Amino acid sequence: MTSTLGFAILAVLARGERTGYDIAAAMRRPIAYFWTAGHSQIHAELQKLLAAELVGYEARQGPGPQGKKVYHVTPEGSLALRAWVTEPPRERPERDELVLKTYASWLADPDLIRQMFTDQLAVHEARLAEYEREGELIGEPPGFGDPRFGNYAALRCGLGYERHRAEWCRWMISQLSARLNPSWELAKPSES
Amino acid sequence: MTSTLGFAILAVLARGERTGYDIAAAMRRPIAYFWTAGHSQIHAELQKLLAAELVGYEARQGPGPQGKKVYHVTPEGSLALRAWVTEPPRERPERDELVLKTYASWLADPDLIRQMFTDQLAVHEARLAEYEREGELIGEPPGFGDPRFGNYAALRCGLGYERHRAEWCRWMISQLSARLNPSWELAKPSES
DNA sequence: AATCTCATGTAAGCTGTTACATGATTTA
DNA sequence: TAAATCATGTAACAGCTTACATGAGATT
Repeated sequence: MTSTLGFAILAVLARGERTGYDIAAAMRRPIAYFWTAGHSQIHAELQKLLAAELVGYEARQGPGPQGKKVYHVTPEGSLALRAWVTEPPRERPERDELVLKTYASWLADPDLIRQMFTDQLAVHEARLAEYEREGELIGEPPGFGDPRFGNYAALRCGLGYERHRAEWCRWMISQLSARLNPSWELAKPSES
Repeated sequence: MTSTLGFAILAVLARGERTGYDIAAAMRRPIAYFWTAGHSQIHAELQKLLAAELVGYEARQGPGPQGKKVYHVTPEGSLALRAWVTEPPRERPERDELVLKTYASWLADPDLIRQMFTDQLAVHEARLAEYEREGELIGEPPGFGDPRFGNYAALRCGLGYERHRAEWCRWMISQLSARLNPSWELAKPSES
């Protein structure tokens, strides 16, 4: 009934009360490395969660025309979240534009494709470095019951994903270089 | 202007003329491992591509109330596709329900989570085995200009992705087992 | 005769993005 | 006093899913 976004919000609120603005700020860059949402989406969803009584709020004075609302998870919300967590994830179809481009890459200029993958590799290497820094901040694996276990486990997935991506980019670049410069192989006398 | 789906369709048609039904059949299970679409979406998009003169069709007699339409890429369509391929991919935000669940997993019963990851691991291992079989069918790397290069490169991405996923699942399961059974470590006298 | 596959389309609804709209509080 | 940040919402649109609708040809 409640959408995945609703549970994403509950997952954030389960770590402590927040305003809609706070949640939106957290989800602007992906929460758990793999979920984003805009503020307009979040305010709308909070109203649905409120109607379903999975969250409540306390009005406080603050900036803005309407003051601010500090949201928290209700006992029902906590139950719903707990139940959702262990339900098998409904798989939403993967859609990846870069792989689609790759599928059609045989039509295009290999030089331009190599450039595209070089750029892409830089993105993944930068993210990888960032994730590794975040990993060092967490330090040793937190235990269950500790919210930071969630962060840590999600980070692990992010690290693996970026490594896989970077590796694929490097493979593509090597393929493209090898084909573009067949002389490269001959210029190196060390290879069999 | 044309949507990504439009280019996905062009990428399929670039390999040979197809009916809308054929394209839908191909995209029901992900094309290039990372793009899906339903038939209703495809018929609608084909009409847009037709209006933009990126594809054309030949009406032929066949089953169904309206006969069948065999689509092909026009020269303009081919140019548009070629140009799109090397444009930097606009990154659509990653959304992954399993990682989101993981982020909230500290709230739930570790036993149930371990089960969820065991199931998930089986899915990835099955896909991995399937992809490996497909890789053997392709044989040695096709060269540029060969449409099969696209398939091969996309398959490489799929393989890497499934391996990364399977590895992460295994890591999660090991984390959960270690925490659930602290006696496990003590029962094995070989470890330091 | 019934069922499956081939074949094309429309409509309703949900999710997500972008733009519009307002205004108080804090900082430079 | 000007700008950035905090704060909440609405509206229009694009993309995708699900259900509805029809019917010919091939197979069982």
